[in-house]
Amino acid sequence: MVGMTNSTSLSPAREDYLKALYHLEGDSRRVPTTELARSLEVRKPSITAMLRRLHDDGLVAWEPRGGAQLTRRGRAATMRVLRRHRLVETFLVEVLGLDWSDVHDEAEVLEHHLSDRMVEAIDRVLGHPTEDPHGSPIPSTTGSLAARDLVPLASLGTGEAAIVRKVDGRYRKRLLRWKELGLVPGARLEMGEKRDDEGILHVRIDDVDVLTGGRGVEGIWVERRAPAVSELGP
Amino acid sequence: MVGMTNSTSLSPAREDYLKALYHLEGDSRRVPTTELARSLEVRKPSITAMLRRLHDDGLVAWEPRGGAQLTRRGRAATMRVLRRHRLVETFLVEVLGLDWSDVHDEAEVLEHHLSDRMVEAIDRVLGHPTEDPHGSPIPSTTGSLAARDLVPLASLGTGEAAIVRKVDGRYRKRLLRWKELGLVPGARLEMGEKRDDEGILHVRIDDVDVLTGGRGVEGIWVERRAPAVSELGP
DNA sequence: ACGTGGAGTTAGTCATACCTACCATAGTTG
DNA sequence: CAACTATGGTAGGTATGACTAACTCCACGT
Repeated sequence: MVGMTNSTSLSPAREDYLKALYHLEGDSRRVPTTELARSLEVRKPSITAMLRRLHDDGLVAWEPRGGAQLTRRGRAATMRVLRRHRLVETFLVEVLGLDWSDVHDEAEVLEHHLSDRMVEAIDRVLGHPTEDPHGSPIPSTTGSLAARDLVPLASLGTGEAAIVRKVDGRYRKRLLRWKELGLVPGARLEMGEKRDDEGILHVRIDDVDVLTGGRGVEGIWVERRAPAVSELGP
Repeated sequence: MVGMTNSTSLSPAREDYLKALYHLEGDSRRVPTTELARSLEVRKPSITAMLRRLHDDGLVAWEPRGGAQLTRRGRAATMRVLRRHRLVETFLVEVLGLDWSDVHDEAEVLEHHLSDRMVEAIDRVLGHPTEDPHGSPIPSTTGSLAARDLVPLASLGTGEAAIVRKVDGRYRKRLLRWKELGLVPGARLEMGEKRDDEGILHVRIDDVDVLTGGRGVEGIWVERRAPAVSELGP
């Protein structure tokens, strides 16, 4: 029983599969085995085996060669993991003073080993936050998630203004660069010149012009807003 | 790699065996298989198998039928676990506001899953404490442990005065009762009348006389001190 | 219609950490 | 001294969750 962890007690491996599925299925598509294998860095037969187990548990809809999708129960279980993960990240930054760009890996481990009692204590100490340090919404105890209307930064047209709402926490190096550039949740920016053919774009943050390859901002999600006043001149 | 945890990365099971061995061997004796089995609530063949693995790892001195004992390296590894455990307990009480009597089980899980970076962050936030909430000393980063001269409460003679220094955190119910009685680390007390034949003893705490069976104070460790002044009258 | 390549599965291993059933050694006692 | 008992081991089995090797399925191109 070494792996025993939280109330409903799925193994860490099972929880990781559910999370991967959640992130990959996006707006309700069936996720192919190979994609899960790539995302989890595990060989394909391992995926097949685990999907069968999760199917038997009633957490995932799956048939041989048919792809996989979370069931209602699977989605609920995923929300519990996500809540733990995001509360832990917030906690590590706010209370333990760890760096924004460091906390993802820690949370990746801890999310599987916190009791409900601890999670709620953390939530209480933090004052029931609604977003984690990367800007992702924290699911409620009931598993509901605040819906938002986010688009990838690179999809903005020249002159469009937006607020950074979420950055992908998975890649430490990128996080560090973004942080230097001021590309953090809450930052206001405006898209400058785009050269789609070359994959190069200019972004204005706090009146500083930043040049970057489109690849370099993959994982930054923004919310569109009315363009800056200066752009509306006579 | 699901079980991957902290820097040196022993599995949770291995760390639990080391801890049990540490607690049982006391002042350097060889611990029999059966005792470990009882303490870990695991069958004897599992103990034999694990001792062999730990022996192969160079953490435990063991030969068939010879009992087991931590090596120097095993002891060092144990100190790292103990440090994590006790810092976590302190943290749960001081920062998360969990109850004194609740934290042991949480810490039992978390001690296996905290990175060095997190442990040191916790240590920093707590201001480098030297004792956990149950009064046990917290090993330093180098693995050294403050030595103290503790005796079981029940070993005091009538009239002897002492300070509670440590309570065994493993049994929630006892902890709760001790807490009610004021038998917490730091409490000053004096042994009253003892009836060893009946296993009954009286303890005076804050001038209140508490009657208890000797069994009921197993796990309370005290430091002897000069008897109270009132006892030295003309 | 047919062959090929990639996606997905089956089959069989391995490591960890547990278990039960049974065997061996040794120490105490009639 | 033989028998009984406690202690400690061996053998063999289970569950997870990963792996490689090898097969099947099917869509697509010719």
